Amino acid sequence: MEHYRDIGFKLTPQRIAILDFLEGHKGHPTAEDVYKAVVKRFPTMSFATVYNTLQALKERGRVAELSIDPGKRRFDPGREPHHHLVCTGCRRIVDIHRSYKLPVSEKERAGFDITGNHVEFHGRCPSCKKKLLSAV
Amino acid sequence: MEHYRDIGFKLTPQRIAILDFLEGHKGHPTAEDVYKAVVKRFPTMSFATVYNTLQALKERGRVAELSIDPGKRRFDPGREPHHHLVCTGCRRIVDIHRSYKLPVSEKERAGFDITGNHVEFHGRCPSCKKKLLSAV
DNA sequence: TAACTACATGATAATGATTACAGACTAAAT
DNA sequence: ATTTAGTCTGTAATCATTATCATGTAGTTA
Ligand SMILES: [Mn+2]
Ligand SMILES: [Mn+2]
Ligand SMILES: [Zn+2]
Ligand SMILES: [Zn+2]
Repeated sequence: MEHYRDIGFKLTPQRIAILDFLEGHKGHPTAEDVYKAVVKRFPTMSFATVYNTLQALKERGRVAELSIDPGKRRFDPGREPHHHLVCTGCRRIVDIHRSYKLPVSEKERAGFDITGNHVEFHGRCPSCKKKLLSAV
Repeated sequence: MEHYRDIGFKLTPQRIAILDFLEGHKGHPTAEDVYKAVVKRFPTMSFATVYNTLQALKERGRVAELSIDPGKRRFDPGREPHHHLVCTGCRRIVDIHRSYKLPVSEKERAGFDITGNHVEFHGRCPSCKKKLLSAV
């Protein structure tokens, strides 16, 4: 549990609380999600600390920032790179753990060095499919 | 030029100005980019109208909304679906016109119907590569 | 063409998310 | 004990976006 040593920043109670929340988290929480969860056990927790900590963790590669939800940021505690499937109806997000080797032609590459990729699949989740049907 | 008839909304001078701006646009403008460009020739243009028009165009499939830039929305006037290569240094965005058929296992699909995908490639653009080198 | 009406405009206010700030605090290090 | 570097919190400020509403007008219809 206390393998947080090697993150490379000071371990404060607030940060540990945030890390503990992220540790087992399967979803893609917003800063507010993190705050709401952590403030319960840590009533003095400030929003600023949540943002600061998420930023620090991002810089250290412990969380990834997703820009899937327009207008607010989501964070991904998943440690290995993966892709996402987003429901166009309800915006539910599902992980796709798989890696793709995607060729890009020299010309399209435009001189860039490509270091990785992230795929956002779009689709309809089962419950949104149902809603569509019953809406007829 | 005036093939805007079939968009399915009222053609006002403001909307025509916005459409004209988007027409030839190769990049991925924000609402502010659009506003700044259009207000020059149309000094009474309001930000609200830009947002409304972009929203209406999005609903009609005339522009796509990109969630590449966290914290602000970008719009893509490109008519055909395509992918993007983003510089991790300066956030420059380059189009990748190519389509990928990406398999997703039944299990990972989680009951979704998948309708499309969008790949975000990450890399370093030529000028950011130079900066890295000279920073040593 | 004139009148009508649903829809669009634009100035501004309100909201929501994020960032900036500054003083208080904490845990080493001297 | 004093210093120091880094962190925490509450709050203010900022930035992008959305909502409001009185006024204007495009497209339709008579
Ligand atoms: Mn994920
Ligand atoms: Mn594009
Ligand atoms: Zn759904
Ligand atoms: Zn660059």
